Amino acid sequence: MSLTLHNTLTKGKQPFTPITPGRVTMYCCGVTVYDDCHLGHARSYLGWDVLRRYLRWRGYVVHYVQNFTDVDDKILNRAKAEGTTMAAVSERYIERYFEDMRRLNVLDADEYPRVTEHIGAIHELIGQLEAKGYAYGAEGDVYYQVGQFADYGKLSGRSQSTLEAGASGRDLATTAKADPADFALWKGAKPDEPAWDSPWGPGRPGWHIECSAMIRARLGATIDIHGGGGDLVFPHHENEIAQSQAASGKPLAHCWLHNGMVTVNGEKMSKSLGNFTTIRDLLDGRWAEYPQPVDPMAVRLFVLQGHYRKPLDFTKAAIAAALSNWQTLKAGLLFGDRHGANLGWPAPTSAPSSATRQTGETPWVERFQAAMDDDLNTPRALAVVFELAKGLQREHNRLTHGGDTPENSAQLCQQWQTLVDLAQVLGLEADLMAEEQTGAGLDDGAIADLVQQRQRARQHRDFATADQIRDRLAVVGVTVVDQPDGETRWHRQ
RNA sequence: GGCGACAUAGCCAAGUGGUAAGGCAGAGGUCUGCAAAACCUCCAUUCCCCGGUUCGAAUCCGGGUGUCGCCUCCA
Repeated sequence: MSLTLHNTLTKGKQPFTPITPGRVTMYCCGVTVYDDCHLGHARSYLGWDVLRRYLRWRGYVVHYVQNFTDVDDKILNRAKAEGTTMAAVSERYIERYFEDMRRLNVLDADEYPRVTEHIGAIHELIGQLEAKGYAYGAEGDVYYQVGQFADYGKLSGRSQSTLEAGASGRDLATTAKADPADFALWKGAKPDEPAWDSPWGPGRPGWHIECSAMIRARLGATIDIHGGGGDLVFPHHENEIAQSQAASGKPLAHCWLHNGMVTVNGEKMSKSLGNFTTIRDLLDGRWAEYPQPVDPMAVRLFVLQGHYRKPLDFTKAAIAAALSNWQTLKAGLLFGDRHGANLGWPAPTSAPSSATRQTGETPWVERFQAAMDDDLNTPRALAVVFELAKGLQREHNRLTHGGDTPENSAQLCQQWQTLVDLAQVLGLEADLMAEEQTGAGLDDGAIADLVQQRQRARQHRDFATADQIRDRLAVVGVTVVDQPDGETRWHRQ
């Protein structure tokens, strides 16, 4: 059994074999830091996070690099509008990127290189391309000569003749390019713009060269996995390949992974259309479609319920369903924390984030792994997770509502540990402490008092009062359950 | 116009030649003063349409239709 991944380069699934056995180098295109991250970013980085977690669980040592593009027209425009600097804008949105991703339980990458830290490396790369005849200067700009690179178009599946024919609609009069398909490696500085000195005069890097330069600087000429959104296949990744491979003579990445696009109510979500929703708006209840706070884990679950290469449609109904799904899964994940001690289970062995495999081979684990090995089929993997969670949820409910002690405690313990381990691979983790916050404002004694009062009312058949108390408790997240024997149990939601 | 992806129950979704996983929602029942919760049971003779291959197809081939994406900044 081995991991297979869909490689955009070969347009099919292929077994994953790292260059160095046991080690994986992966790079994913990061954000341009001029605004808050949106649902598309969430989908994308959640996906790569799961890939990274899974590779670790599979026993690989993963070196994961994700860049921040901190030189760009959009950042510049924002800085101008705010009367501040590009660096200040970048810094702010980098910070907010981390806030958003950490809420979604996306693990930090190993390195976050920035364009501004790699100007030297970019110069070096452009210099090499120039020396090898792949680049030419024109009016202070430096362009990549696409016609010189025989493999151009291999990733995105387009021929050079197609590209030229498809250049219609673009205003070519203003560019100094020799060929419409050529693209900028270095852009000459315009007045009043930040610029770096270079052998070609002051200016700044073109859009694609940064990634080529940073990959080489941080990971080497050839990496195992390069990921990004499907919208980056062309031109961004095509151009990265052209730059890197022309310079090194080696393949840039063995496996190219691309995630599907996000839509909202069936419509494309994009910055240019202005219909995008930010991650924090969704989580904080500021999404018009679902104006209530959304548990980040439910978002994670929602994203993982679809395959990473397929389109993902955010709808009100889908988010609502994901929240219900998460309730079920959470009940399973917290089972051991809640009942383990009472059942005499050994101290919690739940694995911290990013840990490698905690459980042995079981049918559950085998099915989970088979699903994930098949191009990260998280929907299928989640079926296994839910089967485990459902069983535990059922036992939890029996314990909570009826006090029945499970007969198969040892087996249950194993199921719980397996569930926690597998869910962790998907980044799905529940926090008992956070759960117990529900009903804050009323301590156990106060709740017990109210339950007592309600019991007395019921005994006097004063159901109006009894129901009033029940409603009051429900508001603070406490559920009361009347037992057949007349006893009343309560628990926090 | 060029390139590509996808079409499975109310919704999300798995399935890649052997007779439709899983979740959500829903229905009925048990329990209950009642409601919520809980528990049990049920919930696609059928996989966009039309042909074809096959003993057998959601799964393969051909042709339609529809939706979406990329080709320009975008994860």
